[in-house]
Amino acid sequence: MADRSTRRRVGIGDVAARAGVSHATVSRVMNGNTTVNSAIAARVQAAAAELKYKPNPVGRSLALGKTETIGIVVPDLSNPTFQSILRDVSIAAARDGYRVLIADSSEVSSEEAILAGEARRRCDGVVLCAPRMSQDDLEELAPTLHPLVLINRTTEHSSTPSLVVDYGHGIQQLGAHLVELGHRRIAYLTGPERSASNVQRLRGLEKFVQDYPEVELQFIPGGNTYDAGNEASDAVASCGATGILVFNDVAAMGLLHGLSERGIRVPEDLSITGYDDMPFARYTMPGLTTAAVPITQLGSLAWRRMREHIKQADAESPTDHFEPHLEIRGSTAPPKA
Amino acid sequence: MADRSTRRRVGIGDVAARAGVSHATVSRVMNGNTTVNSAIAARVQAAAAELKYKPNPVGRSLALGKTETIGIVVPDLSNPTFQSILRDVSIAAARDGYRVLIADSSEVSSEEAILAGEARRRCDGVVLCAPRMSQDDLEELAPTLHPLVLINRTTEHSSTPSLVVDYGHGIQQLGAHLVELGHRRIAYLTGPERSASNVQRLRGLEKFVQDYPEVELQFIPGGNTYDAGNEASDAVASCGATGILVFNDVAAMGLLHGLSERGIRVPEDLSITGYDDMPFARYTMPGLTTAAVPITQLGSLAWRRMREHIKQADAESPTDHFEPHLEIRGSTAPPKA
DNA sequence: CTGAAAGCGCTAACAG
DNA sequence: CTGTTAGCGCTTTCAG
Repeated sequence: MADRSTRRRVGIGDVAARAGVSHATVSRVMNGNTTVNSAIAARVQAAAAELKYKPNPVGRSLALGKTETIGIVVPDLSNPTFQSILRDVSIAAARDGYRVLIADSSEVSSEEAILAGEARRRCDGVVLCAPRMSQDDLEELAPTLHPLVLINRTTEHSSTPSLVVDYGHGIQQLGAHLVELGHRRIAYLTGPERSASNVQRLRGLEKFVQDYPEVELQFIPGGNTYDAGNEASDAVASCGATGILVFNDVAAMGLLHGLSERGIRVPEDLSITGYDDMPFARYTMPGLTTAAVPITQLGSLAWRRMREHIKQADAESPTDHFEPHLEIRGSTAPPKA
Repeated sequence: MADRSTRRRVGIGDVAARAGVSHATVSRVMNGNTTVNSAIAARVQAAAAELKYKPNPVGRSLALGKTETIGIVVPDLSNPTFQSILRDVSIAAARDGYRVLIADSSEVSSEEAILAGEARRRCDGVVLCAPRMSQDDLEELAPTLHPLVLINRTTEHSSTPSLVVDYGHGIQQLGAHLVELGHRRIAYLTGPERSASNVQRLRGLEKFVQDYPEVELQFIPGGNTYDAGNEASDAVASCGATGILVFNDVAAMGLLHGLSERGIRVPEDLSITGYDDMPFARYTMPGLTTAAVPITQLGSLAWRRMREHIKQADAESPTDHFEPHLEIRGSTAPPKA
């Protein structure tokens, strides 16, 4: 039983009493049911206003079987990519009167299923953002979450819409751009191993070397943080490549700093590319050539798919593809003669 | 009535039936009530496991009068400061089994009260982060939100703990640092007008000019974004000052880029300081001298205060102060002779 | 130690 | 058009 405050919050019964009607009528008025006599409705509105009555959403949720809340689980809230997705989803959902509950798995893949399940029980649906779990685990989990929207992963489960950024294509474009500038010795500074988007970049690079057999491609272990990029500076400086494809803009910025400290000029001595076109990418020095991910559309589309499935359980479940496009700035140029 | 799925989720009744006991007993077992006969308890556990039963949190919340969720309302989720607070609060809360619901007011101060109220109704408490609303509005709102924790604002209301960063002190330190280097003509590139933390910096600067009457201080309109900093480049370049205090690291980075494009060297021609010591601040070129805000402690302390008030309505409500400390990097140096 | 029953705050059939 | 009543899924008194 609930009784934790000295005097209870004002409930539907208080309004009913004050307006001299039943709860049911108050409920009808609060929900804009027009079949209520307007005089009575006015009386109820007045009573509600005087008491500053607001319906208790928990009671409402229990009765309606919906919470008007969605959950979003991300691998790491400190990652700008996920921050930006979170923000866009949240804004899109808010426009339709929905809220978002967040869950951060801290990159622990075994937590993802638990967090997603919990979120699902409290919410009308969940968006799983770039989950790190294995494909098998994902296939098993997806059906239990139903209104589920997947970002940067796909599943066999027929009623799960996916939104995927074609990271492979973006990195191919960046590579091609370097080749056109005249680079032949190229290195890829890798991202986190568990990241599906890193794997996609690697696949894209396989195609890239097929398309340009004259290119000599090597791989340098990196990461997705400023520090990781910075720490790779020595390895990059000594690898012999003239063009470096970096996993993302964050790592690229760290690398840029480290190279500058070592007296290596970009783009004169070395060309650098980032990935994502984060807000700061145009303000590094020099500005970063990068692949822009249309991330704003992504958040709002994720919400749209979610809303469709909330409204209608068997709504369509397409896989939406997002194509990054090249954003050429000052960090790339022809190699030294 | 709720009936939107073809077959309902498994509820407490299903487990009870399967184990041949009453709902009450299942409830007791699920809540670890030890007064249950262990044989029966085992039977219930088994039944629950077979059916993959998980208690419905909405029903639970209604009965218990608590949701184990807190709300956090921020002015703008794209602001790195708030992202970082959100993340830290969320991680701290998660450790105690609480979740967080987010609300972004999009810098619209009139939305704050509404969002906070809604969040409060669905949650056990709310964290109001740097609200833009007037002091009067805040005083009126605070008592209605009770378990309320305020970040970067304070209120008269006796049972509202506050966490405030002493932005004024930090900017004084930055100013003093410039003076020690020999700067006398200094400019402050301002932040958003409605931002309390900008106001605090302005107050700190008042004291700063009192302490150093030899300093000539001017103000240049800025903002809190990369673009705002960048757009202020011309104004900064022509203002005659030799040291620029920028509202935060983000704007400082934008400015750095703009100055570089105009051939102005930092720190040789102009010294620049940021504020916040965001993760990228050490990787701008040159690295930013800035005031580091101990923001991680802030998030976990905010949660601790919140938890205290959830557990005990009349818990203490101190105002916790956070002192920024100087972080000196390459963007400041003595002025040109 | 267990079950029956009431109640959390609300919505929605169903009568009237 | 309005009130009565049942019920959403769970917890907790209160008897037994």
